[in-house]
Amino acid sequence: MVDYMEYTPHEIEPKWRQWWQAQQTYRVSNQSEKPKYYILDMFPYPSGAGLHVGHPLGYIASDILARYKRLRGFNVLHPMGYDSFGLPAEQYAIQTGNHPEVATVRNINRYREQLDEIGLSFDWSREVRTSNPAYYKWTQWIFMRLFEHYYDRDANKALPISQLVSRFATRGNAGMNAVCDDDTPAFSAEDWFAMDAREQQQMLLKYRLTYPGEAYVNWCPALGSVLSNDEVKDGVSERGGHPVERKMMNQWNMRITAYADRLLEGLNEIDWPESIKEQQRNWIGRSVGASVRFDIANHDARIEVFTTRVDTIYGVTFLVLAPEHELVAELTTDAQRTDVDAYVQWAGARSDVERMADTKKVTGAFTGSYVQHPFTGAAVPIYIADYVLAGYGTGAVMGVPSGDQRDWNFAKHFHLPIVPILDAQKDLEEAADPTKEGRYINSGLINGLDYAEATSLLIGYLETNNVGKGKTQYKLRNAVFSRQRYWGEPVPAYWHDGLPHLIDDEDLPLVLPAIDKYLPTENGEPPLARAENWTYTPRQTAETPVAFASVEREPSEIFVVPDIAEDDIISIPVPPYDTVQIESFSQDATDDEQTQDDLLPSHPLTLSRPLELSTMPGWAGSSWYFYRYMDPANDQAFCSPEAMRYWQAVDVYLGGSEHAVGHLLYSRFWNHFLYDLGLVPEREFAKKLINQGMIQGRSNFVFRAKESFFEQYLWMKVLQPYFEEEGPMAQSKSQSEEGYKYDFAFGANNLVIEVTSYKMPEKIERIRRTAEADRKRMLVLSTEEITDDINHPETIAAKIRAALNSREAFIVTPSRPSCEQLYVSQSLLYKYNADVFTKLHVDVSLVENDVLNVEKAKANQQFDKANFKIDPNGQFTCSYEVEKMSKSKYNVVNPDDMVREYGADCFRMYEMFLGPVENSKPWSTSGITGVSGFLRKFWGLFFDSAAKRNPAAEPADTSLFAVSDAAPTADELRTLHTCIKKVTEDIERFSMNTCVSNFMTCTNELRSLNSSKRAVLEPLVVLLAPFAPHVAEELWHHLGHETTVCDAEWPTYDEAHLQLSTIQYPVQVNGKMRGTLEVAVDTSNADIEAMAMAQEFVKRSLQGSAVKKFIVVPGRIINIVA
RNA sequence: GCGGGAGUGGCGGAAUGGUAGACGCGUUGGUCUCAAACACCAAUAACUUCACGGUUGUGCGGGUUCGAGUCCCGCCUCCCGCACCA
Repeated sequence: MVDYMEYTPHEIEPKWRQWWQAQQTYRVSNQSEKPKYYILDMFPYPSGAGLHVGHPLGYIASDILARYKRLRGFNVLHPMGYDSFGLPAEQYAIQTGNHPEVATVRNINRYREQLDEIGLSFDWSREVRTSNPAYYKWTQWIFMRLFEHYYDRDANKALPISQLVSRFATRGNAGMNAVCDDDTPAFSAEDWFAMDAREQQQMLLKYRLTYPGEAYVNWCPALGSVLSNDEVKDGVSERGGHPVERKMMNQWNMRITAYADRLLEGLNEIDWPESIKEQQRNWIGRSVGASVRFDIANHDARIEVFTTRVDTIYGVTFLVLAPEHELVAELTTDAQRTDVDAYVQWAGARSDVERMADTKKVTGAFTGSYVQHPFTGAAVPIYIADYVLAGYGTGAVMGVPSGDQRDWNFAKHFHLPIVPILDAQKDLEEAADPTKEGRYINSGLINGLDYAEATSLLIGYLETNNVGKGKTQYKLRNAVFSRQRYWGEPVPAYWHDGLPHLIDDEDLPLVLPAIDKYLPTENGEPPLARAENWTYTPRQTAETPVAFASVEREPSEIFVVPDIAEDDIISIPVPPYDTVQIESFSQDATDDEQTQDDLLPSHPLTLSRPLELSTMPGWAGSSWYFYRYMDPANDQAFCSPEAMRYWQAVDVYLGGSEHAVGHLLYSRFWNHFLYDLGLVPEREFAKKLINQGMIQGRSNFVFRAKESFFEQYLWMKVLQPYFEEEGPMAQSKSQSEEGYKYDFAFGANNLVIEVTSYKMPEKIERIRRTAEADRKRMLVLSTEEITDDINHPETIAAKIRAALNSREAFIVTPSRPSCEQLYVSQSLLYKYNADVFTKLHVDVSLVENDVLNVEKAKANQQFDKANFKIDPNGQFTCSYEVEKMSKSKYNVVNPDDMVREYGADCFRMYEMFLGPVENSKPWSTSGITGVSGFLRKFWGLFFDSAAKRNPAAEPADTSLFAVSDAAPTADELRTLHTCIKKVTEDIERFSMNTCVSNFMTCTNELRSLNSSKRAVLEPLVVLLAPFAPHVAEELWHHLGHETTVCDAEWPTYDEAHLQLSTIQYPVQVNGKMRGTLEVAVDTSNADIEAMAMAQEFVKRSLQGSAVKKFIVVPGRIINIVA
């Protein structure tokens, strides 16, 4: 036992954590007189790597806010849970044969330990896990409600399918403004009754908000599953980087497009970062324009195009269809058939990457057919080209070469006429001019008009003559909702008669079945097909009785709707799927609900049906979890209306920006839907969103070029040469005037160069021009040169050396060297690099001073497995790059070590001190000593530090707790109140880094004042409590309190204590700082002027000039204008 | 190409239109020590001056203002997102 108190985080921190737990300090009640505050972190996917130092950044920031709000008298909901369905656990299961839950639970336990260690104030009694059946019961429940509703544009909300049925029965779908599939035909009430039950249900599928349907989907063969658009980046899967192909499949979909406008409008009412809103707007991609129909000469069909520039219609000189367009084959004349077929085939074989790569090259083919211009009647040739995308609009565009550069390029290439349409257009021989200025020429109806006049006139004309209409087009696609995986929520639907049916609400949750292997079956079905008895026996279902023998399907046909002969169907009207009675917020939400039970009989059945085999995607469970925290144990509803009435919506939501168009858009979609049903209180679930920055790690790696790389282009730039060392593996680093770092080396068999950028050819052209503008010369080594030289590295070395000596950058465009000979280090290649390099990440422990320990690496088998060629000298210099922390990059830093070494409080404050929460920054521990020192100094204010210097002089039996009850001085009070003011204001604007600075400043001042008075220190402990809760709790109890500091009262500052008796005025002469002047607070301006003019430095600066103006900004500054 | 954001010491970063660089790291010098570490004290934008001081400084060029890192106009660069989206 020491005889004075030392700051020992390792002792006090666990002690208080246990105490908080025993006291249930963080338990939150749904009943309170206090105002509520809901602060939410995006819950993590519990990965096997555990929590790294990047995760807690947001958790700590939100924890500080939560603790602060609590001290300000709010009842704060601050929960945490796990997004525990996901791919890694499933892959682990495939490898080990263990149930994915095993790995999931283990990872969750590890996360929990780590989270606890940081002292976060989560109410763990409210924990949610998306993979828990009691939770996913409600995910399934929401899915079923989506199935039971359609979107009505006139009501501007989701309505029950039953209403649609009534409507169809009275007026058909004519004149109806409901969101449905594009190919939905118009029909009358008579038509509706003429349909048999199955046809009616299939029609309804075109309207339901979730539905199975044929569509082009992103199919990833490596993952054996489909992916949604936001899960695909640059043509490969976001997870794993596997190739993705477009494939027509029958899958469950979410009709998110129904909410496109509302999701767009909703952005205006929420306080989210502009970049996120922009990304969502971009993703939704609304563009307003017109659709125009072109009649095909000598053919019945018509081609519809979408355009945002209908005013340019008179400039149309050709039409272009996507090669996949359904009319291509029909329209192609015999004379053109060879050309067109070849082109279609060629275009189909091109990958997305290739297509994006050369957008400059004009390709296409003439079909031989013509359309009639709707205004002039002129014959307009129809082409096909792959710059027109099949997936956007109608897959056809009108070519206006005078106003659109792509059309212009196309016209030039195929020698098509270019017609100017505006008098303000520039020379159209050089380029297209997309201007909207000026008056129209060569434009029939609209000659002489301006843009606005022309547009409205033309749209009016299109509509009255029935050749088109004003139209709004979206980029947003309906979201594919099926995943062919095991570890996800089973879709609560079964199949019968080629139609999906919902299981009964009472049978929820539909729990994942036990299976022997977590792989797809041999004939390619999802893993759920392995389950025995994966069938459902409807309770009192109203499904159509049919002759079962004919529709019992092989499992492999599950995703296809089979054709069923009419004879097989006993035709009776089918009731809609029941709507459940739900307690509702708004009265009108239930008003129009009605079931059709009275119209349509139901037939009890006891036969089992095959259940849906696919599961839901990862984003299903995370699209509504914020409500579950409010009422986590409820088994009657996903959340009780009472709980929602109290907590409303999330006040502050914190998480990474990588979810901008995934989770954050889907959640908003589901929330809008639930709002329409009156099930949730607010349109938008999160009022304010804060994106925490990513904490990146340092990755060591080497690159290995793939064969295909050498057909591509490489741009290398070395800015300042160093040739001090010329050993077999010389390496040097430096900093050039421009501030670039580089390193390169020549080896007997190796050439290592820093690659600064890699671009496509046309990009290189641009870069070359930039470089020339910078007056830097560049050396281009031709393909031939490199090919010749690649087997003689010393020759290349000489060339490069010559280039470097003259400070030239250079471009290398090798065509076919042997790839082992070119190692490329530290590169910025990302966009295209999946095709170009294999990036071999190297474990940190294998690298010392940037040099790879090859022996260890071999022992570790890190390179054997990558078939990496090791430098013969046994040394290899590793480059590094700052990138995302990830297990696969061997660059994860866990918070555990930090907590062990410095304590949780120090770790918390250090993470905050790194900079604004929103900023991304590489992890570095330099600077943590500053925070550590601060905590010890702060602690030292409470204890007599003399004892530390000279323990012998102190009595052995005193604890030397040295806080006095004496009255504080004005200086002490000013220090305290300044700190209160700044910390309070800074937390409110979420500026945690400056809060920490303020604490440091305050502590330093108190130390120099030699202050240790209760009246000052006690409020400071409360201020510090959100940031460093453990030490605050310890000191709080030292100060004699028995209850937790978490329930203390946040101190308020008093302006009076901030006042000084004198003011130091900065004095400027002609706007330049010349000195300072100290005056009493109540000095009049005239006196200040007299005093200022008497100052030596003022006289000197004025140099005798007459003063024109004397400005005093009270309390701020003095400026003398001469 | 379109959209969003940002450019401030050696570094992370501070600055309601009012002394640019708070706070911390790093560096340098000092105290303590046999010594080292820790700790403590001091200095630290650049240039210039023996010094007092002076000059220049928030990506570049203009402007508004008594006064601009901050506001306005025109550029440059970097990062992020989207991208033959008609």
